[in-house]
Amino acid sequence: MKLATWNVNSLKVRLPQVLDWLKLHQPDILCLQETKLEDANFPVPELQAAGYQALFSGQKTYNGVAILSRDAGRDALAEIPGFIDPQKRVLAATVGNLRVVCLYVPNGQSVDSDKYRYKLEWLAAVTAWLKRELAASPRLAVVGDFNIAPEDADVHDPAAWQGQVLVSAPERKAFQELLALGLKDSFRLFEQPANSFSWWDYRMNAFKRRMGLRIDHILLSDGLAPACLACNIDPGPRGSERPSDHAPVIAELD
DNA sequence: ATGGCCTGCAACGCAGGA
Repeated sequence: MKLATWNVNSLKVRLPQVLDWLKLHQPDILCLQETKLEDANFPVPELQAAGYQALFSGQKTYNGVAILSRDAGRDALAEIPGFIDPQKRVLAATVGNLRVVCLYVPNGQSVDSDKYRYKLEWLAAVTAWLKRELAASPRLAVVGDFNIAPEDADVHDPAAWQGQVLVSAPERKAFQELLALGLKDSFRLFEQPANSFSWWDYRMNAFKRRMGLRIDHILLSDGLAPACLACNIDPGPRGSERPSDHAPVIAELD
């Protein structure tokens, strides 16, 4: 089965691309971030016509997450338990025998900002929650836009990015603490080309110049990781007309 | 050369992204 994640930066703008991509890749599950849609405006009929059920948690203008799946998701949860947050950034659901958690981790803006402090608090709360999810669901996938490049290999110019938001030591530590719960970065289970990124700035022709970061991830529980046959980033949509600044990431599970 | 682009909202510029 195929499990994918994609920060679409507005599902309203990107719906035609998402429908094309679903048709081409036929994933069993596609998690979306930055849908930027209130739930009442979610394109349920269009996705249903394409053969996908949808669970979603959105708000006006910002954030918003969704889980599209061939088989209906159940036991949905759209909050980090005990963490009061008006921002719609998490959605968990069970699809078949898989527990899926879709995350849109806060960006953090800059390391000296309130948004950065919120990012670290948010990550701590997610980590505490996922520890319990893992205990309850050994077959767990945690996917989404993590807004963290875990290693220098995930950064086009590590020297220029040194200490900046998305690569700073506290963020990378938070990412490692997530892995320490018993999760694997599926992309790194396999040999990968150098300069594999999932996000490129809209400015400066960054995509064509291969100036990107790998910040979108598919983490698999230790119980699930052995079933992973492949993990790849699909840069195709990033090169199309009016692209999202993020590329989809796809894992193939046995 | 510290900007540059894109989206949504509501307005004719702003916040936010990363």
